[in-house]
Order: sequence, then C-alpha cells, then structure tokens
Amino acid sequence: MQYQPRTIENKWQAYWKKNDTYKVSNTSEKPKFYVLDMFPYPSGSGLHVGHPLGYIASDIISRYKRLCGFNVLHPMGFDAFGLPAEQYAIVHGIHPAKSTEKNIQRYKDQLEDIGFCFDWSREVRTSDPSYYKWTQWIFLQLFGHYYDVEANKALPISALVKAFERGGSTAVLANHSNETPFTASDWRSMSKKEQDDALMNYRLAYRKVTFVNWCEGLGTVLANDEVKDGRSERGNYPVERRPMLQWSLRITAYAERLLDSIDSLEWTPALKAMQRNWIGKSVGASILFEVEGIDEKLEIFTTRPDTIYGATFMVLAPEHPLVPVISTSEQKTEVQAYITASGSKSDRERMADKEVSGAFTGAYAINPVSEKRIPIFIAEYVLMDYGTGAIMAVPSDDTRDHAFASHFNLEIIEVVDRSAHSNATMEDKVGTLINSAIINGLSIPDAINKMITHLEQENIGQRQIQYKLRDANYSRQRYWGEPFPIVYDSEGVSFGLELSDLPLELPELSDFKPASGAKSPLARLEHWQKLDNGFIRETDTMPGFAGSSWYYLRYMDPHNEAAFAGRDAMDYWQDVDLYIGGTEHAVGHLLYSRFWHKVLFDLGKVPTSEPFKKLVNQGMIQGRSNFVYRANEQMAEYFFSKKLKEYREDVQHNYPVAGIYVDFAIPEFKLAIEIKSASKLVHLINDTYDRFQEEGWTLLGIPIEEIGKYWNNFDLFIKKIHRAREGEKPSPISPDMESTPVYISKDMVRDTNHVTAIHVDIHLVSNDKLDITKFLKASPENANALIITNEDGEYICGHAVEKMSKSKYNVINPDEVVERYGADVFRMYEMFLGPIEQSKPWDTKGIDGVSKFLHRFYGLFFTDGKFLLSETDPSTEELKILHQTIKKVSEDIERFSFNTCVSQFMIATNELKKLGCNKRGILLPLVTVLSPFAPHIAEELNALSGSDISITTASFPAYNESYLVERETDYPISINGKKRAVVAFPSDSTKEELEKRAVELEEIQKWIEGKQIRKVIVIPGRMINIVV
RNA sequence: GCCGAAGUGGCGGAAUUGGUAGACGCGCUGGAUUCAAAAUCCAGUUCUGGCAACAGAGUGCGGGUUCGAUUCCCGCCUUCGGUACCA
Repeated sequence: MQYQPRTIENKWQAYWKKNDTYKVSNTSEKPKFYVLDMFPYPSGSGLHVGHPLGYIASDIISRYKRLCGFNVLHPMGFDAFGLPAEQYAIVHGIHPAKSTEKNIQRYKDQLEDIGFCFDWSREVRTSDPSYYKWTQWIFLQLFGHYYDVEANKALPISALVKAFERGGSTAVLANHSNETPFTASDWRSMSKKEQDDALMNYRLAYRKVTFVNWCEGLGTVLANDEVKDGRSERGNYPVERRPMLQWSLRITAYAERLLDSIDSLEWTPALKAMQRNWIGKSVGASILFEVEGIDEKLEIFTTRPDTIYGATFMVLAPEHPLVPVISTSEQKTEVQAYITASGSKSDRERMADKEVSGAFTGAYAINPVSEKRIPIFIAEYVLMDYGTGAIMAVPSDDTRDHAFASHFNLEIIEVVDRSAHSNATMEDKVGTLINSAIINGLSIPDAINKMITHLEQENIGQRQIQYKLRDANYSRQRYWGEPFPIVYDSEGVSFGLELSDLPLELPELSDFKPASGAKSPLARLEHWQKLDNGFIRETDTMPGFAGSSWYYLRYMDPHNEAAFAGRDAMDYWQDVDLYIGGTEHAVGHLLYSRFWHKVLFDLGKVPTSEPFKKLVNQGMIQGRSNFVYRANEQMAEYFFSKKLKEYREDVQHNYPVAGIYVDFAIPEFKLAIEIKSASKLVHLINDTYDRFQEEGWTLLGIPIEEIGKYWNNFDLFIKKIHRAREGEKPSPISPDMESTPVYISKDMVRDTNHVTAIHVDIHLVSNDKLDITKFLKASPENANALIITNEDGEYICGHAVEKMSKSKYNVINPDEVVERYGADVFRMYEMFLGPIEQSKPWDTKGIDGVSKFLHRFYGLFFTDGKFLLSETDPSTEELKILHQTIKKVSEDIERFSFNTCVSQFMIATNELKKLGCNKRGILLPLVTVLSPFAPHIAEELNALSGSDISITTASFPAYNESYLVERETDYPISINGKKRAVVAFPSDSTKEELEKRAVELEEIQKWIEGKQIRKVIVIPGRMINIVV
C-alpha cells in the first residue's frame, strides 16, 4: 500500500469531527493544561503558510500533554472586530458582518485541513453580541472603578464619591489626572456635570479632552502602539496629534504593577525588555523654578538632580501653557514665529528634523539651588507629552543640552569630574561632583540622594517617578467595533448601562464607511443615538484591542450567559499555561490584557494576577518578493546606500512596482523564474511555462501557448554562479563576480557539464524586444538585486525576503502545500524548518525530505503491500532505537525544539528500516510518539494495527534508561586537545583502565613517542585527553 | 544613540552542564533501476593539499581563561527586532 496522505487525512478529520474527539470538559480529575494561540483576525486572503507555524507548535504541545495525562484546553476563535476586518470590507464594498463571516469560514476550513485539535465548541468571535456583551461589561467595570494608591488596587467609584463628600480631593490618594484640587464643600457645590467631569479624572475608563493620535486616512483616533514613526501601523497613513474629547483607559495607574510582575513571567528576555521599555520607568526628581518677575513656578522633571549646579538655562516645549505668560514683549514675535513653524510640522517631520532650533522667551528663571539667573528658551526637542514639558538644561551632562548651548552660546559649567573614567561619555553616571557646593566630592548616586533630600527639605522639589507609558485612547470613530454602553443626559453627564441592558448591539448600518471630520458612522443613525428619555448614546466604538484583551477567559466558559466566565471554570483553568504568538503584539495586546486582567483580579473576578504564565514567540515565516523598479536618481541613492528596504517602504507608492510572479505592471518584465540547478533548468522552464500557460498569462502580449516559437530569443540572465566545474572560470562566487555579466545560452545549459550549480534568480527576458544589453553596475553585496538597462532607462530587479503580505505578492497559502503533500507532511515540515522562535523565509526546497520520511515510515508497516506487524520480541538494538526516540522527543518537546524531534524520527525510521524491523512492540509505541506531530498517519496506523479507539486516548510511552546503555563506548582520544583517534572501550571501564589502554594504543604511541606524558584526563563516558 | 536576539558547510540547521563541530534534511557528485525520464534505492559530500593512507585549517574578527571553547571572559564587526530629541 502506498501512503496516500489526503485519503487518510480526510478520513480522520471526519472521524474527529463526528466523535467530538477534541471536546474538553471543565470538570476532570486530571491536572489542567491551557495552551493558547493568539487568535487571528480573519483577513480576506485566508491563512498563509506563516500563520500555522505557531498553531502547529501549540497543537503538538496540546496533543503531547494530553498523552501525558493532562486535561488540555486548546481553543481557537476569531478577532473579528476592528480595523483590519473593516478595511477589508470597505475595499471590497461588502458589509463587514458578511465579509467577516465568510473569511472566518475560510479560516476554519483551512485550519481543519491541517488537523488541529481545537475544541471548536468553545470558539469565540469578538464581534458576536453574546461575546461583546462581556467586553462592554468589563468596560463598565473600568468606568465604575478608580485606582486607590493606598489600597494599591482598583476600588469602586462610589467609595471615591464618599471620600470627596467627606474631605474633597485630598481625602483620597488615587491615581488621577485632576489638575484643580477641591474641598468637600467645593464638591458639594458642583453641578452634576462638574462632578461627572471631576470623576472622569479618576475613573479607569474616562472621557476627557486629550491629545490623541488622529489619523485622517483611517478616519479615526489610534492608540500609541498603533502608530509607528508618525504613521498608522495599518495603512501607513500620517497621524497627527490633536486635542479631542475621547475615551481613554487609565493604564498608567497600573504602570508599576505591570512593570513589577514582569519578573515573575516565563517570557523571553526580549519580550520582557520590550514591555519594560514601553512602560519606561525613570526615577528622579521634580523641581520648581521661580520665574523672575512673574508669580508662576516652572516645574521640571529630571533624572539627574545632582547636576543642578550645571543648569544654566531652561527649555520649555513650544506648546507649554506658560510660554505666552512668561514671554517678554520684545521676544513675543520671535516666540510666536517659532511656535507657528513647529506647529505646522507633522510629528514625522519634527522627528526627522534633528537640527538645533529654539527661541528665547526673554524671561529668566532662578535656579533654586545655585540661585543663578538663567534664561528660558523654547525648543522642539522638549516634548509636551513627557514629564512636565519643561526641563532644566545641563549642557555639561546632556548631549542635547550641550548642542543647544553651543548653538546659542550659553554658559556651560562642568559639574562632574570624569577624569577617572577615560571612556565615559557625557551621560554615563560615573565620576564625582565638582563646582556643586553642597554635594562636591560625592559620587553621582550619593549626590542624587543628597540633592533630593535637600530639595525636599527646602520645599523646592521632591523625589518623583516618571513613566513613558501613556493612557490608552479607547475611542474609535469607526463602525465595526463594540458600541460603548454609555449614555449622556442633556447636560452631558455620563451613565453606564445596566447589565440587563447588555449587550448593546451594534445597529445595522448600510453606509458603514468612516466619515471625515471625526464624526462616527453611528452618529448617522439618529433614531439609534437619541433615546426617548432625552438621553443620547455614545457613537464612537471600541478599538480592536477591546475584544482581544480578555478572550482567553471566555474560552474557559464560552457559553455562560450570567458572567464572562463562571467561577468554577476559572478556578479550574486558572490561567494560560502556554501562550504562543508573534512579537508584533509585544506591547499592544499583551500589555492591555495584563492590565485588564489585573483590574479583574482587583475586583475579585479572576483567580490569578497574571493571565499568561509562559509565552513563546514564534518567528515569522517570510515570503520572497520579487520586484522590478524603474530606476531614477532618488532610488539609485537609496540603493547604493544599501537602503533598498527603506526605499521600498518609503517611496514605493510613487513608483511602479512589479511583483514579478503575479503583477505585471511593467510590461517589459514578464517572467522571472528561480531555478535550483542547471541540470534542472530546462525542466523548470517547461514547468513554469506550463503553469503560466494554465493560468492564461501572456508574455509580451503573446499568448503563452505561442511563446515556444520565440524561445530562442531568450537569454538567461544569471546573477550568481556558485560553482563551476574544475578548471573552469569562474570558480567560487565572489562579490567581484557580480560585476561580470554572465550569459548562458540555452544550449550551454542543456549541456549540464558546463555548470554544476547555479544558485539564485534567473530572469528570463526578451532579447530582441528589450535589448537588455549590459549589466550596469555591481549590486551592493546584500541587496540581492541587479541593475539592468534598456532604452527606457534603468531597472533594478531582484528579490527581498520580507513579511508575507498580499500587497507584496509573496503570499503562499497552506492549501496547495497540504493538497500536494498532505497535512502531516506540512506540519512536520514547518517544524523541521528550524527553531520555532526564528524567522525564516518559506522555502519548499526541503519538503521532499520530510515527505519521503513519512512514506518510509508508513512503509515499515507493510510487507509486499500488506499491512503486517510481527509479534516477535524486539532485539536490544531495536529497543535502543525506540527508547532513544522516546527520550529525545519528550525532552525536546518540553524545550520547544521541534525541529530536532523531526530529525530523531528520521533517524529512527532510517535505522529501523535498515534492520528490517516490523515488530509490533517497536512500531506501535513509535506511532504514539509520532502522533502529536503527524496525527492523521498515526490514527491510520493505529487503526490498521487493530485498535478501535483513537490514538489521542493513548499514553505517551515512558523510556527505559536500561535499554540505552551501551556495552561499548566510543572514546575520542586527543593529544593536547587535538583528536587523534576514536576507539571503542567497554562502557564499564574504570578511569585507570581507560588511561592505561589509551596510552598503549598504536595510533596513540605514534604521537607520544619520545615525549613525556604530563597528564591524562579521562572523563568516563566522554573522552580521553593526553597532555604531552 | 539605547535595549534585546543572533552570526556554524553551497543552503535550512544540530551540538541540552566546557568534552568526537557539522546530527537530520536539502542541494550536489557517482552508481543501481529505466528505451528514457520522474520516482525509488545505494555510496560520497566542511575547506585546502594528496591516487590514497594521511596532514593542515576551520563555528563573524582580535585577544584571554582551560588539558580541552561554537559554548565562559574582555574588546570589536555585521545582521535582524524593538525604541528614541523620554530630560
């Protein structure tokens, strides 16, 4: 019987479905294990080969843990609300509800095809009202609580109101954004609306005018993590800061706790570092500076209060509220001009502009410690967003301040003696203080402490901690998201809906496109927005991260109608034992989830304080995109400064781009093929030709069937030659080689004796029509591209390895791979590619090896085409192979080294085949060990061997160390650490025996003859080293 | 700039605590089978020299520790990821 993967796989997938094989119960005697994948948003293009990488790993772990006796929760769902789904719907003119439904179905089909053991009865969709009912409910909890600093947890707003009634805003220590303290009587005399506004400064979900990231291109506000380099992460549209009345989440209240508990997580150091950086804690002091002649004080934040004697000027952000107050009349024009100029710049321009610029306000401050009179400037390099928007500038110890001082000719006072540290830079915290009166001679840490104490005593400053983390913008002016369960009365006072009113369903809306001018699509539905009692609804919707911040909890109890998850379910499942997903969510999703989880923990709603115990980042599987650019000077500049990638990102919208395989925007470049070797070239050309013909492509306007007659007009343009036959030039590849054009005619290629291995791209171009006559310049070493010319000008063509994306025409779908090789091969091949956390380009080169292996493995069970297992007792040799494999695979699964597991299966198969082993006692346990990796073939072989229950109910075999003991051990024998011989000695030899016998060996004598043996190192079971 | 990860054959990668560098697979070379090809099977394959036995070199570069270093330490280089006028 030939191994026919698709037949077997369809059969078993149907069996699993019919028998609910993967259904998991919330009540079990077994220990629990929760394995979670980051759920996908269902995009229109379906799964590509990159998605399943993590899913396969988690599937293997789930199946393995199940075999080891755990009750394993392994669910899957869809992140169906939010921008990606909506953008897709807009582009295709389909209602997002419809497109989402369709896309989800496609995803599910694809996932099922790969044979994952998801419990689909627990599927969640964030856009489902029964799900977002609880997203809205959690939001209301955030709305209904504030962060109490003394209790160090979230407490109900009602407690806060009581405190205000009792003693005003100072009666409670809370995390807030209140700028005007009030007394109890102030509070009582406030209107309802004023009280509501005051409470907004405390609520964990609050509505306030804040500077937000407005993205006109998307028609909505974005959170900080959705903005990269001043552009939207999705769509790459410019983003500007503007003040708007918006909902936000007070994640900053949890900054310290989010930072603290990072240590307790089993996450990669890189990921932990990213979270720490994003939170961005810095410890220092806030200091008050008096402004000369004005009754205002300037508050600044510094991490280096020790350098205050070197503070010779101050700088404010141009937007700082005190700028108009302190600017003198003589300087007003200059200041105004500077503010206007910087205000007109986008964030991106402002970031790009590193030139020193600024304006003098005419005002002076008094250094509160040195009592020096120092000028106050405004400059763009001080940001309103961070700290207080004002700094004391210490040109001696800060490079930016130094540059500014040099530019404006300001005084520089050295305050740190770094002479003992020759390599120290200006900002290294080493050296001793000088010119600093009360802290002279102290080391920097001591000086910082002493200065803060001094500032606090004198009442001019205090110890302070700053975070980079900002509150998260939570409003989106879009249709496809959760409606806010909030209504406003005629005064604008906000009220949360009752649980009984939830879910507040997203109303039908045929015109769901975003409106310009910050108006939400939902605002078009007047009848929905206006309630009978005169109240009006909030018309913004929640952002994409709302639903994804808690979905892992819903899986525990997905059909509960009384709570987001039942207490029993949560007490059983606790938290996620293993979370697998990409690093792209390192700061967004993972931080928000941790934040929500901690709030729920404070409220006593979840049993753990952290949601994800262990997290593994799978790497990306990248695609290879081919491209052709029409060259111009601008691009040449990018190209030769090795910044081709930036070019592609920055300018590609403005220039024609052709993904050569798919998009034929540049008609001259019709066809490019990659070949593996010269001997296969002709075959591959024909292959590609066939494929292109099937797909009905044309080449230079000629239908592909007719291209044959033009065949001889084509030359093969070869970028690199790796090796050529002996004696032939050129030999090994060198960068210089690339400057020599190499043409190979088809005749040469047919004669495979000429060239033994051609490596990279071969671009097949028309000789007569295009006249690609010369190779202009050598491409830079790493650019993977070459430049060619024709009468139209220059072109750059080549390929790049990058993220798979539809716009780059480099997406490979798993369907075709599964169809051709089978799901088990696909699964094992993705694992075999390399370590799970590494990114790598998708490359089908090696897949045949894995396919061959599974065929061979299957073949072990068949004799003369019949399934046949021998009942004979296994030999020690066979047992050794089996137990080696059990040991290696179980250990490697535990450390997420799946590629080496696949290797071990191959080794075992090769060796058993060599031994002609078809013994039940060996092969059946091996099938169980293989089953997490290749579940279909395992089920099939298990069934053929007579079992009538699924292999998923089996137990993972234990290995027996005694089978692994060898009678003899190969000892490498080294002289002075250099291996000279490998000799087998009995495994139970003693050190002395080994030493004696090693030295006596003939091949060793040769090396030590006439020399004095100084020392012999014997590590039993390992090696012998003789030192002479 | 700062933080993090990595750098090993023609390629993907292995070497788990300092102990045989290159497992396994791809590719390539030769052979078997075939009219021929595909598929399959067998053998070889780090580089250099040599018919060979064998010798020398070798894990980004330069040093160090050690009987012994891909692994540990010091100093660099390169690539990738994150982040940035963060005071």
